[in-house]
Amino acid sequence: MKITIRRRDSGVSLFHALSDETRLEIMERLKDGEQCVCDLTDALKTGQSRLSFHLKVLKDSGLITDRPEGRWTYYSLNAEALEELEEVVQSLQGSRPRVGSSSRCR
Amino acid sequence: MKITIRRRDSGVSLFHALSDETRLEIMERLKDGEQCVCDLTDALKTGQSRLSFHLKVLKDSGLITDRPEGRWTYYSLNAEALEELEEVVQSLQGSRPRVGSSSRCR
DNA sequence: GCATCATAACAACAATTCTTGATGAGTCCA
DNA sequence: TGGACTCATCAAGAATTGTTGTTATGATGC
Repeated sequence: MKITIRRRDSGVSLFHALSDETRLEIMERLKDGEQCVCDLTDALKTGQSRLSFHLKVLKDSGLITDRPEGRWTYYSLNAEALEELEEVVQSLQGSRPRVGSSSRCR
Repeated sequence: MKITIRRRDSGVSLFHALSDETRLEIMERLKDGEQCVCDLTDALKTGQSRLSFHLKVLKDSGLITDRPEGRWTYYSLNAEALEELEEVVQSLQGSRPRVGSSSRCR
């Protein structure tokens, strides 16, 4: 019995992690597969420490994972977190707005 | 031919709008249908000006729309923006990581 | 008109997040 | 062992975002 209780903060941390241009760009890059920091530094044309900061935010949110190997660290997307993200988004749409339920203010 | 060119900031503003507990709570409330500010103020037990601020962020992102009527303003979810959000999320998952494509750092 | 209510907008301050440069911990190889 | 390299972390300041109290606007009803 998996104890993977999905007790998140209902998605806030996922949304926050994606609420930045640079981080979204990183995600975009990782769609093509695992990348090491040096690749990303080149691709995004940005400072190493800045990139490292954003990678940490993404990693902390669970959206990406790292795999240190020798002196390199490879990052890749975490499918599980992306699924969770999709669930949250679907829960936002997946509802029939009760017609005529407009609360009446008097 | 619709000119609805979806030229957004690739989702950053959508994610940003949802990256806050209060705003996510607002979205949650609006799933049940249109609500006026007074309802939300009661429900979220928060100050009017704070709520107004967050409603504006959500509105600016396009996730919700407002409908002023008399002295009340009713807010509701914008299905179109939610769809767009889902598309962005799906584009993040919907990709087969090129196996063995791990860039090799030398 | 005048008082009252719902809400938006503003201003000042607080809190958080981002950037940049410096430092340090591991790794690799001669 | 020492130097070059990759990357994480930290500190300080800049920038952005959120909060709170106050004021402005427009609707309602006497």
